[in-house]
Amino acid sequence: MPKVGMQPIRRQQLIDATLAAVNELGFAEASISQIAQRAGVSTGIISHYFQGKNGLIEATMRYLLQQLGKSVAEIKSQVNDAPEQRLLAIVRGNFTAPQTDKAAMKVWLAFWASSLHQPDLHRLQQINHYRLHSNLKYEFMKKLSKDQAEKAAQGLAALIDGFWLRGALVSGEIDPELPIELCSEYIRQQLK
Amino acid sequence: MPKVGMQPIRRQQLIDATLAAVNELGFAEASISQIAQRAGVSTGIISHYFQGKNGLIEATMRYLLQQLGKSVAEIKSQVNDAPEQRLLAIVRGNFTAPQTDKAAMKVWLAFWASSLHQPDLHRLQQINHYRLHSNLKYEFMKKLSKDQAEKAAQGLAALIDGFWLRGALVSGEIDPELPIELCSEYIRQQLK
Amino acid sequence: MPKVGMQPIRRQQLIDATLAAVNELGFAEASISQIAQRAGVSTGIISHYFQGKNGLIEATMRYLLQQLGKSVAEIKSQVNDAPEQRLLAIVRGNFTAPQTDKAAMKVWLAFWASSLHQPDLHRLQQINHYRLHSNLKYEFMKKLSKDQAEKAAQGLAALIDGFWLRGALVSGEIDPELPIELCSEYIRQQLK
Amino acid sequence: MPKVGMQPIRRQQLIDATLAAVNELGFAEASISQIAQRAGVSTGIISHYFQGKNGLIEATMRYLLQQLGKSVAEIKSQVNDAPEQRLLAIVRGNFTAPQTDKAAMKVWLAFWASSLHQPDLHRLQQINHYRLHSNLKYEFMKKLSKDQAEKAAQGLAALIDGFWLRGALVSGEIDPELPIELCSEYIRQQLK
DNA sequence: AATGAATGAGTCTTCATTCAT
DNA sequence: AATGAATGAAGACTCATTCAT
Repeated sequence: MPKVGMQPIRRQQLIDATLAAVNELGFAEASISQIAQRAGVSTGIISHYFQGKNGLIEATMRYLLQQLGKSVAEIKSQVNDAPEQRLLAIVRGNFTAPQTDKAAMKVWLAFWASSLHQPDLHRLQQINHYRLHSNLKYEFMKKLSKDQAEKAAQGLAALIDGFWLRGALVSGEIDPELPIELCSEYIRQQLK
Repeated sequence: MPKVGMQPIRRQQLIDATLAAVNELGFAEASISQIAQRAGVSTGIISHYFQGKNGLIEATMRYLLQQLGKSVAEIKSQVNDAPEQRLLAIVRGNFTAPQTDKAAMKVWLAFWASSLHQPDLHRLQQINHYRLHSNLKYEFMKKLSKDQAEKAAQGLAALIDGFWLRGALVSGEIDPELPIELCSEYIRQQLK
Repeated sequence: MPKVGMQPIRRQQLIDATLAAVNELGFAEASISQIAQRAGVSTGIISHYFQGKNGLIEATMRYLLQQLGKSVAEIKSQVNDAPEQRLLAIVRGNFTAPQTDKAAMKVWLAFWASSLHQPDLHRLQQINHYRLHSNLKYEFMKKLSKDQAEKAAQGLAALIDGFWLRGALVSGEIDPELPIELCSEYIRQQLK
Repeated sequence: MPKVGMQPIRRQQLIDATLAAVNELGFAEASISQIAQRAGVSTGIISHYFQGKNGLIEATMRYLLQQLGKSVAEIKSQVNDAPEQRLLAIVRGNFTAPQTDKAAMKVWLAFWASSLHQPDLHRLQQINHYRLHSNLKYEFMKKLSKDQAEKAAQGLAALIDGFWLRGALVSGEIDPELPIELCSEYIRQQLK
């Protein structure tokens, strides 16, 4: 077993274990010993790599944000410049695996809730919040007035987050088709 | 000091204290000693009235649900039978104080997140979830086909919850006007 | 077993246990579980009464200071107003049980050392330090000039603390007679 | 990077780092990672050179003892055989830099306290204790009876250690002049 | 020679719960 | 009805040590 250069490996290993633990046990029960156990390492290693639990939690949320950003970017890269296409790409990016995994949704919800009382997480969450809004607004402004675009962006962002939230709270797995269809319809209505 | 009939008073006192504690400290930090302190009573009393912390939490969530139900019912009672009016009333009920208090939103979000891993809370949350959906669907079905009504209800429910979620996560206070306006527009579009 | 009014009893019980643990194990090894074990209570009770280990440590040092103050005051009350008598009383107070217990000396030394890096303890220790000096100086000034009294007080204070220190560091029990005799001689020399 | 002959360099480097860490953080907080950090090496190296933390601590105390021995020997070598001169030289040696550095005093005090519960350190400390006493007694015996010399040595040793202790505990820097003056006076009184 | 990855025991603290009064 | 004393498990974190490289 290698003894040097383990940092990136272990960090990802621990982030994955954190996601697994939060998904299985919930945020409150995701103790460092549960996380360490899932990663197959000792508890001490968490402080070694993340300077404590908070560091790991923050790194995990940052990872989720990156994944979401990648999902959206990837789908956007496959469409042309038409606003409708690009808006739909953003929607699809938000409703594509791994974003629609029950696990990921539960973790997101847990993070959102705990971000209300943890400045570090709150900052990260705000970035995500505004990124979605400004991305949508940017596209809407290609066809709508600033005022209309602002409203359309707010509405679509709410629709996306609302489907997400209801998806997270509901029991079974998520079918991303209905949200995408309804968002698509919303976009068409707004651009009309 | 009264020795009888304290039950309803103490229970409400403790529920209010729970809401205050969750709002100020977050769900994770709302310990029973913090709650008891805010209620001005001893910790032991909580078990006496609620058989433990879980009982208190569940009672608090139940109370929030009742409040929301009341809000909606009250506004609905003021409008005529026109579906558009009644749908808008439901929306308004969801965006009326105390539902749009920052405090209430934070507490709701905390409950939602923790409901994912606590069967008792989950059951309560599901009731709320489906109540909104079926109320909306019921109204939409007066004018739309079952299939269309289902979709419209899903969309409007997502829009409502999405505005709520984004309102809870954002820093400042909430202006309920924009959500109501956009929901109203959405309703008109669907009923057209 | 009584369930109310335990505070003073438990506090003293825990202070005694702290002294015992520091004496037997040393400051570094005197963990709260060791202390709780010696007091025959659970660890949680320490936070209940002292808000954490630091609170207990500080209370224990405060107790030692009170005991020392009492020892000195008691012996001083038995002598007349002659400076020589009163100075000797202060010396005797510093070398009377329980001050000369091996246990107490070890605890004192441990506190002194740790006070160098703990503001709360440092403050307490400084009080003790200056109290001895000013008490001695006050008596010397009845017969000596201010300048001479200052030096005499410094010398006698050093002699007292030096005997204490060497007593603490040496293996066997302490015979308080020699320190008292040599301090007594020192006092006579200074007052001559 | 040299691969041989590093032992004496590294050892001294680590001892210096230990003194720095104990001075800055206190004995309790002087962890090996703090020490290693100050020495600019990895933690593993400590075990390599000193077989564990205890070995490093002991070596550090041994180093301090050597320094003290050197200080005294050097000053003694500059005076003639007159007991008064030689006693004063011992006193001066004890109150010469680096012995009166605030840092050194804090480290000494920390070592003394921890020596009470660590046999290895205790042994070293005892050597120091008796060395001072016997050195003093040896000189006093040139002019006094064995009994008188014993007492004089005990008193002077206490005076020296007492000034040291009070110097260590007091806030500001130490002025070695007053201790030396008062010790000098004490010597004269005893030899009279 | 030197690193730093990894361990796991140990520390303090917090907390929900129980119970005698 | 109400208190608050007491428990003990569980939490995060620190640390000296070991070891593969």
